Amino acid sequence: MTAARESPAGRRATPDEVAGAPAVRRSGPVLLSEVAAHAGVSLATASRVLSGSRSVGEPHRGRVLAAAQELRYTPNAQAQAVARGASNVVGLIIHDVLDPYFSSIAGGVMRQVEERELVVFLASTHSDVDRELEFVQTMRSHRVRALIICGSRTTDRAHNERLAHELEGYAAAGGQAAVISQDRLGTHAVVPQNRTGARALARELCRLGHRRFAVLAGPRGLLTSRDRLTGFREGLAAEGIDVADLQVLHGEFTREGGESLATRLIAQGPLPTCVFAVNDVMALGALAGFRAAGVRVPDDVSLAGFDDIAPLRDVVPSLTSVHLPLEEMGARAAQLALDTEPQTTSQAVKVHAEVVLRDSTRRLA
Amino acid sequence: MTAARESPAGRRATPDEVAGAPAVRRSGPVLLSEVAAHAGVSLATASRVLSGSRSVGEPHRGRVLAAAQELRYTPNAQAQAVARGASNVVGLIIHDVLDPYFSSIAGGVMRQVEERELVVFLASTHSDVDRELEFVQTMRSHRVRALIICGSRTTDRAHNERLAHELEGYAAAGGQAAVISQDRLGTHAVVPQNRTGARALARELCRLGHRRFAVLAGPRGLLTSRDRLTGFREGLAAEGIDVADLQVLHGEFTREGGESLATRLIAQGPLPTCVFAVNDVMALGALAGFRAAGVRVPDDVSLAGFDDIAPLRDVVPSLTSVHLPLEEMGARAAQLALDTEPQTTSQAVKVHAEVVLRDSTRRLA
DNA sequence: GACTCGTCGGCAAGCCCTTTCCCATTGCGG
DNA sequence: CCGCAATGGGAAAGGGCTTGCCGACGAGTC
Repeated sequence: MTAARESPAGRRATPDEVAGAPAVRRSGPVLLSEVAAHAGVSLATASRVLSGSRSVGEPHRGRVLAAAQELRYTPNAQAQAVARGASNVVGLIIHDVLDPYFSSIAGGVMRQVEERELVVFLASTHSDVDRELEFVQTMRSHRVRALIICGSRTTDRAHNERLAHELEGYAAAGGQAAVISQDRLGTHAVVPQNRTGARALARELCRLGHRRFAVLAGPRGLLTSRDRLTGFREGLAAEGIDVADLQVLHGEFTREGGESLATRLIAQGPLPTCVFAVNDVMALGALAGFRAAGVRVPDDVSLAGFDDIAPLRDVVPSLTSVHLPLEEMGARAAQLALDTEPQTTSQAVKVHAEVVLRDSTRRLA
Repeated sequence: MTAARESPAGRRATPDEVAGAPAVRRSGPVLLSEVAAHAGVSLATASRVLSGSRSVGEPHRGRVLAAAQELRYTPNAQAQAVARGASNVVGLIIHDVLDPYFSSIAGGVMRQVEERELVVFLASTHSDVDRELEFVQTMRSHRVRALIICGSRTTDRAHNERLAHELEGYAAAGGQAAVISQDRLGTHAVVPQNRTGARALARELCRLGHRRFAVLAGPRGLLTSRDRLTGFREGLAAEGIDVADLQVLHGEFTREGGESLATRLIAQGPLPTCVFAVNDVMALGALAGFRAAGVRVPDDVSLAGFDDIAPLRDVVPSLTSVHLPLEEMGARAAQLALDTEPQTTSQAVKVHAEVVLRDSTRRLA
């Protein structure tokens, strides 16, 4: 820190050029004032030329541009943000870049952000709610102009309130936020039709002749998991299946979670004819678990997931899932946060979920 | 812009509280000066308490903390960065978040960044070299304290020079950079042993009895592709195979690229016994292409990739590949950029690549 | 030729913080 | 009981940039 402080001082003391050593750069970035001096104009003029905020007469204009180029001037975006009172960065909070669900969403967000020539701050919570809260703070402190959170709503009231509170603080400070997969937070929201999708899936599976199901669900506290489970139950009930003895196993929302649940399911005795994993990452884990135990999909058991994540394309058997336009969801959230006037009442976008039957679910004789 | 400007002015004019409406927050963030005023101390004292830069006596200390909490003060990170002359953000430039190769590396970087309580700026170039250059500029203008670039070195001399030039500018301005998969840029570098890895792969494949190969390579200009191809050739030669009639097809470094190359390969006539796709994403595409054409892997043709990306775990047949510790590479790059003293001579870390034989490559009778 | 515009440069006052001085306390040994 | 260091508080000078305002100057009008 002291070093950082001393460097400008030392810099100024250094002669511009050491004789004989050509183009010896002093340390530290080039300042606008240096460009102005080099071009022989005032700071204001240099600033105006470079930011194009007002027209500047040709002789000066050219000189400033030349000087900037020669000195390799790069404006200090932080200082600009402070002076202008507005930054051009967007915050994005997800659980984990490594999870294809989140990276797809991130991809959608990125594309929108790039189109607008903004930059994104990426933070990953690794499913830790406290870090989520913390990151909202961080983003707020960086004065991001828009904040996109792709988390998972929990049933933890206290946490939800704190999050809503943080977001309200962020909004009060002038920021725009959009949340994916959550709602009732007073922000824009992009929410997939988890329940409807799961219901439709249940119907399709029943139409294939399945009657005995098991569900590999996520943590009890996660609303996404709960909604899908509820929808699935509803769908089964609508097909006249007794939901009371539906096997439901709860585990982590990860590949390992799915794998261990599959193992547990196998250990519990006779398999149902069809297993629904509430998300694809778990479904992939389950697939691995089944395979390891010698249980064949779909011959011994049918398997369906939810989300239709990208890696599904290369899995054999191809996995039945409920398709969610993940990239689009990210893009939509970004649009909501970036294109809506602040102070507008927040919008909630419902995202359609569509069942895609593939080879992992077979028709029963 | 004008609006942004006027808001502080408007803010100040607004009465603190509209009678009757409790806790009506004025728009815009809370300032340190307001906290100080609220606590009845000077700006300096408030700053010292909140940043802990110097000890402050208890009565004041408590009051400041209370005021900050009550007002929901969030420091302006941008202003702090300007004032301190050092930011706590790290830049990360990759090709595409959606590509598992890059997201794994990003994951490794993120973890290191999080440990140090920093934030990351993420930019994706979508393989556009000009955008890469542009982003280095952007990152530089944001004064990121460290910059990690995970690109692909091309044979385009002009571009390499421009990149090196940019990076030199960045370094001159006091930043630390680390580059993954590239070198000779005057920065720290993390470079996988592409050539050695491919050579070892060739040897293993030969040991399985294969003699006739095809290579699905990336764009001609990409050094990564070229190195792997070279290594593969060397490996074959070492096993006494005539490299002259090795079929090499060039395409995009993507799934679609791999798929269309596989199709082309099939169209070209009799298949070799083994195909090497220079990266896994292409290999997955090729697998799909083969499957679509009714060519069975590994019965009709063996297939091997490179990188050992995460989604490979769920592919059937499991894909032979050359394992690269992707997350670790990201982490290592982050460490180099973050933990090395500036002005130190740049280090180059070689990353070991290890052949992993799986089911997609079969032993010939 | 006096007048009004409109254009363009520069001064200086911001933006929100941090940090350097400097002064007023206080506590302590001599 | 005095001088000393150590401590803690504040005013103010930055950090790098933007922009409101004023004044200068040239071009157009009557």
